[in-house]
Amino acid sequence: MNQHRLEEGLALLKENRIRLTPQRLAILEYLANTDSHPTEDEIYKSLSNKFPNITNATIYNNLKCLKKNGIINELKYGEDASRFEWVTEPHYHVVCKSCGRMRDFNYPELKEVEAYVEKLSGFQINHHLFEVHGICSVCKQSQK
Amino acid sequence: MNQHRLEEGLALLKENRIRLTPQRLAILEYLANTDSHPTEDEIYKSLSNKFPNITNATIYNNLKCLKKNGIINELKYGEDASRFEWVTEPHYHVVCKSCGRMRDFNYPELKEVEAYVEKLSGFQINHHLFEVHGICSVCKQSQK
DNA sequence: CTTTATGCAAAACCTTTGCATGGTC
DNA sequence: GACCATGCAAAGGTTTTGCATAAAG
Repeated sequence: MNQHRLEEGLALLKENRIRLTPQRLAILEYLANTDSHPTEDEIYKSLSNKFPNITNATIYNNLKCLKKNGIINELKYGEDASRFEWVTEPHYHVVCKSCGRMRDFNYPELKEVEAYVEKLSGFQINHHLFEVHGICSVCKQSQK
Repeated sequence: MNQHRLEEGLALLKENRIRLTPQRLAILEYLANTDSHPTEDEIYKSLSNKFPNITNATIYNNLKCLKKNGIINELKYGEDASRFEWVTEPHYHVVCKSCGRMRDFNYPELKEVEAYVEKLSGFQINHHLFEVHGICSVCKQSQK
């Protein structure tokens, strides 16, 4: 139970006068306590027990809200649906192209490339993304 | 007119016994002669003059076919719709988060990160992606 | 009590698929 | 002539939106 994280998130919401509904809290708790980079649908399925009437729209609205308030990141870089993660220190992702699962990895931040590209292209750069694609050991196993 | 490219593509199709329809040729020509990383819809709109009855399905089918035969790459990493580019030497992309446009840039290939992550994660890595995000000069201008 | 969130339904958007017809080799 | 591609329509998956009701501060 990542209580510390959760409380930081709750504080951020309070600061920005975002109301705390039971559904929103449940989504926050779910995201604070996982490193699985869930999709909206995974969150939806997981909360359906506790909130039988919850809808995808509510989950989406909340994810958008949490993202806007700097609590979570949306990862659109994978294959189909967006995945979401708690905001932490900068890091990169390994993605399994078979099952879509993601895992974090750390590597010296490639900030120098941002500067290089900014000069080169005239773009105003504020972000970069490094992603490594392959097949995870589970999927590799089951392919045999 | 990038005749050289186009002929390579045509040769690849012939080699693999893929039929050359007028629509397919037009899509090939479009992609051989642009560096704009178009979406399916941009291609569709562009060909609608010449082929009034062409449908998105045809474009999609062809893009899938060209991708399968190693002639084009699909770039799914951006925001909404996939973008497509002619296959060339490895390179990276700068993406404008306002208009979605992409431009290529070159940088020493980060193959060593693949090896590092392979050891670290147990994934079998075969690809990586480096993308720099910002605002292009056109969008920066129009924001004022 | 004011304002925002929820749940529901509908729709938007991108992409895929089934099928009859037409075109390529 | 055999087989594949096209065009059309329909549907699938993800995400957004409008609106009445319910809940939060």
